[in-house]
Amino acid sequence: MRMAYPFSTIEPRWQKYWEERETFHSEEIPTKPKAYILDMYPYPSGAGLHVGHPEGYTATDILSRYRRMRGYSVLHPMGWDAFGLPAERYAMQTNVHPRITTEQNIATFRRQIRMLGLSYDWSREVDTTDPGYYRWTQWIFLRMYDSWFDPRIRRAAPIGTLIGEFTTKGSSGFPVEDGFSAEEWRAKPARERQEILSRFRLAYVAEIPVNWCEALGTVLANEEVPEWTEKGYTVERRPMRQWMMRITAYADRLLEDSAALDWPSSTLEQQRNWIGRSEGAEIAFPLPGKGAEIRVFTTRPDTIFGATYMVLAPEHSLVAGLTDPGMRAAVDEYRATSMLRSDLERGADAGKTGVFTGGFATNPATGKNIPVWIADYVLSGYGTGAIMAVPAHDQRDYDFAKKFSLPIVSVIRGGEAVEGAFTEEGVSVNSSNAEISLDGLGTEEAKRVIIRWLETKRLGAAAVQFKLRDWLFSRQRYWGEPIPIVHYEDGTMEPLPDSALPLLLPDLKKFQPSGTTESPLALAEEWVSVVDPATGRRGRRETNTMPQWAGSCWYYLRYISPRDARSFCDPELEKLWMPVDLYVGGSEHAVLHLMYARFWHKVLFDLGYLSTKEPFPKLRHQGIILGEDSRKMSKSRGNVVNPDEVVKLYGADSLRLFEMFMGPLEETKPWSMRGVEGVYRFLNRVWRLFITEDDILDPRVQITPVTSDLQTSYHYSIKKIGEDIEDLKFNTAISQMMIFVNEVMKSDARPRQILEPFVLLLSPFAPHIAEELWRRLGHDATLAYESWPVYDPAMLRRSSVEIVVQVNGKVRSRLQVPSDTPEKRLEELALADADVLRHTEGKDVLKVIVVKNKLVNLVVK
RNA sequence: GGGUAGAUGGCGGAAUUGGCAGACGCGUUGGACUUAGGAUCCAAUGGAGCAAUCCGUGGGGGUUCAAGUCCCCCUCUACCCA
Repeated sequence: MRMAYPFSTIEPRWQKYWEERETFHSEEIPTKPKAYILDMYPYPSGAGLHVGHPEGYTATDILSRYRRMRGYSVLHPMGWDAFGLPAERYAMQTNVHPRITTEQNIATFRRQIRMLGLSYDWSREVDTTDPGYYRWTQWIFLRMYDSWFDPRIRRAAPIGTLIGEFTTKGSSGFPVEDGFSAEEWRAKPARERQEILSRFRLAYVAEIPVNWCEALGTVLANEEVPEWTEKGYTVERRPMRQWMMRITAYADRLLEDSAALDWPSSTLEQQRNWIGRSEGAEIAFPLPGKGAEIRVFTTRPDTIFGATYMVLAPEHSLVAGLTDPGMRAAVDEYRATSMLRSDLERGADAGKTGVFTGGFATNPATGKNIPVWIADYVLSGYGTGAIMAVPAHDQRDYDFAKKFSLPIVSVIRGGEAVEGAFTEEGVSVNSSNAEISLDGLGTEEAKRVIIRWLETKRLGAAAVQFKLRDWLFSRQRYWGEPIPIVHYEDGTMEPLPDSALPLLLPDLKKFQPSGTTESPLALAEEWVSVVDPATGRRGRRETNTMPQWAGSCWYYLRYISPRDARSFCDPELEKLWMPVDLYVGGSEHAVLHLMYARFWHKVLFDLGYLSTKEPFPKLRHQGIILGEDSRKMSKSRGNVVNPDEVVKLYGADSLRLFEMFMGPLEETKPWSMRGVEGVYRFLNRVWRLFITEDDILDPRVQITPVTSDLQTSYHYSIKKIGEDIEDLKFNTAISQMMIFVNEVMKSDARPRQILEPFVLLLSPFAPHIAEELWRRLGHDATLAYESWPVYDPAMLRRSSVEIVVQVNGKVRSRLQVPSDTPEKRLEELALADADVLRHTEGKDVLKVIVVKNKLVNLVVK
């Protein structure tokens, strides 16, 4: 019986070697061309590593190892996104401190990741829950708090510059509702000044409607709502004071700069949709007799003549003033029910519910008074919270008009003939008044004309609208970064000085909800109450914590100078290492993480802390790995594959190799234990190429003449494997290694001059077995920094090639000829070929196509 | 409804500028070695046919000497967004 190769002794041995020698410790300052190769760091869950994790990690590991061998200074770090709800939930049930669970989970993840032989520089490991790390998360938060976005230069600037302008010039030139002079500003009480500044800060507090779940004692993100309502929890819309990040200020730049990113097109598209830039007009509809107006945003101002009614969000501030006394009860009831509905629900049955307020507004184009309704498919947070309804040309408005028997007036030619709304562009009709006519104009032209008219009448203007909302930044949770702000009894708030960071989480004994809308931190009385040492004022700490995204917004920067106590990221090193050359992670982060990280990066860039405007110029996703049954892996289906198990049975090298051999990196693909066995067999064949059954180096492994075909195959392998690694096409690189090994196996010779470099080609994929063979070939040191083999282009040419001969496009014969046989000669040979003659006999050869070294096609009739 | 990516043997997947469809692996079949084989090695393996040959890349058209690849129309699947 043949022994399988001893992976279970080899693998731990080399892992120990790499660790003890710090083989993958990267230089602090790159001395060679640099490559920053980054994985999305994991949330260390209690479930441990999943076979999905090693897919991306192996891909970046192969590239990292390859780059080192190609003479690059490589930065390849790993860390932990360790704040998060699961550890806190567990603490609520068991009172085990999240710190303890988190440490245990990290230990498991670290052990499992190390077991895969990934070449991380562990000295750079970061943990978002480490005070030495979140000190800087808090520090960045304070920079956001201390900054505003100056639209004139389209950049963030310190808030001091804005205060300076207010102090010297007042509010002129700024969109402040109640404008003020410099003197008035200076005379304002601190609290009022603070309130005005909060409308500009990048991190600010606002009263906004959120999804509040009383039973859970927390605010839920929109996408979390269905999960909990299905379980019977009540989630209500409730205005609450929340920390927000003014990401909307960066909407344009996030959009513009995305054009230059080498990212999957689907991800770019998702970001574009999320930002949702649309061009249109903002139009005022006067409220007769009220001295007020309803402002709406529309992308189709050309259809204004078809606006037969208006709809306000139930929360709109004008609703109360518009509502006719007779309608008040119905309106109030409707407002109360819509409060309980999520944005998702409200959008889902758009056009189906609503209430007439009894009030009217004037359509500025037609001059007619049109009814004003409220309906919750209009969201207060989007646009102006009000719409002009054009039922003939908008499906939701159409449904609504049908349901409530409101008039439908078609203003685009072809509209009348259509069942339902005609939402296409077209030629305007029925669209004129005494001053202006859109009739006969195409949509684009009509938009321009009507906007110009509205502008001259001071009733509207061209406007750009974004779907992107400001980022809800506070969470009513314990296990997150405390927000370093103190609220004083006089109603003002103040940031902690940088010197007071990190603001540590207090130790809690119990992890129950606070019973109010605050986080469990509110229960830590001693921690919460503060006295300002300078003035003696009493205050309370902010009890909200940051969302999990916060730590992951900048971890890639911390890796650059992970223990730096002076700055979040050393500016000199940042210039040398950034940007990230390749970022690999799951597509589930296509929008949020990647958008938030880009946003923080741009702010830090604006403030002069960074040299690059984008963090991740090149991004790739790894696909999802399904169970053997081609369904999503899940405990309940019993199809979860545990990496520990695979490593135990076949070794880490086989796991790595199979994960890469399954198919293209980004594709969704099913797991297959048989497939693992296949690559395991391949590694055994490689082993036997070098090592005999007596466990010694095969004496045949020596310099010996190599046939020209094998020579060609060897050089082609170097070319193919190198190019495929560069393109992240690991599956075809592995198949080329298999082809090469099969060819060597066929002969009895073991030519050392090609087998030894082959070990180097294999090493990024299966580093343990490669190191072991390298050692047994007589080398003392690791192969991690050996030069990648070089191929000779002249050796890629085979001495003879097979030429396919087709007659009318069908293969009829094959010719074995010397490489580069001239076209003329190929034609002669083809025409004389016996098999070909059988198909050309008695016919005329009309045309001969010859492709050198490939084929001859005879067109006959 | 919108966006993006796809559809190739029994399965995972390969296929430069359009140039031998099915590389490589799994599985299957036959054989060798063996007390044994679920190890290893050798051979075969898209379908039909004794064969010549014909048919084959989701479906239908088209361009071309030549189409998985380019163009038009359609169907279905996955993911994301509403």
